[in-house]
Amino acid sequence: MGRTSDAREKLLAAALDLIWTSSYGGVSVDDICVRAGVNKGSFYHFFPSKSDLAVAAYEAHWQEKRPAMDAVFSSQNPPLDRLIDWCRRIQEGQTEMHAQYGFVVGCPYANVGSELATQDPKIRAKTQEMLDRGFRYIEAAIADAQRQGLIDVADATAAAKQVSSCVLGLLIQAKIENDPGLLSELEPTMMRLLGAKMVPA
Amino acid sequence: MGRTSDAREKLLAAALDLIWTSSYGGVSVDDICVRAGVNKGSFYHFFPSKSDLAVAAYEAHWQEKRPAMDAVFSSQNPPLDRLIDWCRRIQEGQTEMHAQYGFVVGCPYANVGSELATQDPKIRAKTQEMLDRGFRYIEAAIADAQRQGLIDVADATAAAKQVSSCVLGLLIQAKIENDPGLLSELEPTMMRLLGAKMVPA
DNA sequence: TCACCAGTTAACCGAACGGTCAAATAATTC
DNA sequence: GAATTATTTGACCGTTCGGTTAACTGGTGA
Repeated sequence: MGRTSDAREKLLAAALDLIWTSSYGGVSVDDICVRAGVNKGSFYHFFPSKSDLAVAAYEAHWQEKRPAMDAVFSSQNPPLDRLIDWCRRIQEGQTEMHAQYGFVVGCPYANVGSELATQDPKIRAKTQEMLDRGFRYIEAAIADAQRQGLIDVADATAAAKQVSSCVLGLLIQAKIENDPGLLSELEPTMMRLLGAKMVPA
Repeated sequence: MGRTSDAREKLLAAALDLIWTSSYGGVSVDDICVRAGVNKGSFYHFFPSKSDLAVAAYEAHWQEKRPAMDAVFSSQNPPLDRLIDWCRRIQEGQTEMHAQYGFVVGCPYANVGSELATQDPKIRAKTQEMLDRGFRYIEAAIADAQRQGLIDVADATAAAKQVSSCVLGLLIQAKIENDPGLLSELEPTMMRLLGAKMVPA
């Protein structure tokens, strides 16, 4: 039935890349098309609107990152190791992008979510959903750590909420100061919030 | 020397209001002019560009809020009371704006900072400066609390950095979920980070 | 082989964008 | 009251915005 194309995938990748390193409002449909090497007509063949593309791009990004997240947060791994490993990966990823683009780019979901939360209900809801997916990993890890007596928290869900907010906050701070070094505070902040029992180095 | 005018102040107020409840990219110079009841020619009589207006608007907002911050963080007040009072005010302010606009609007500085950090160096630097001003209040309060043995932290500056990041993170989270109720976690998160000694209710 | 149809192309749309300008106006100073 | 000058006015500029359209192309399935 008709011809096939990878234009859709190229548009998703271009959109993620450009919006992540700039902002939703700072990137035009034309910019995305040029980067993807696709005509605007094709853009609107695959996506009804710019915001629909953004939503699809974030969904695609998640699907790509999901296996790595599943591995990091595998229940085979000790719960605190999962969290520490995750912190390390965030720091490495941001440091790498900082080297590549000259900027700390922060969390792609939170970036657009914060920008458009009061303007585009669909994007706001999608952002919330994306962040919630990450939250569930954290929550499970913290609940496991709690069960194993590794940390000192009363309510695992509440603690997970605090932890995820702090990670978001540190990413924003690092972006605004454009300093990936701030992200070395990720792990200590998290451990402090969890009242983690100290492990001798 | 020529006539006087309050157009500048009206533009500053309109810009703050519109950008805070929407976003920098989501508000046009025309929008701001209409809200302020000022012609576009007058806009460019007072400000060389849209981004210069934004910077001036945030500076004006700070100057307006500064007396209240000085009062809250007065060294006459017990250090932890300062922080707790501040949390309460943030929560109240966001709840009020949520009732008025239908949205959790978050921190005005962090909002634009996060949106434009990778695009506009002047705004990025200004945002960093604004957040640093708030940081100094927190840092002083935490240092005082530490001296008085009210909390359990090794490095007051590092702890202040963690606290300010977490506040930022909770505000973003509340904005994305559009739920001011999340901000009730402000105080407990902060106290936990500081290892505050429990005070019997 | 050929009909079908997903995908491509590039010109085009009206609206909105940030910003400019020269002339008109009114408040202040002397 | 005249000279000065900060402010106001609203038309105007070229560009870019998100999105549309209709004709065209070529791979696929029958």
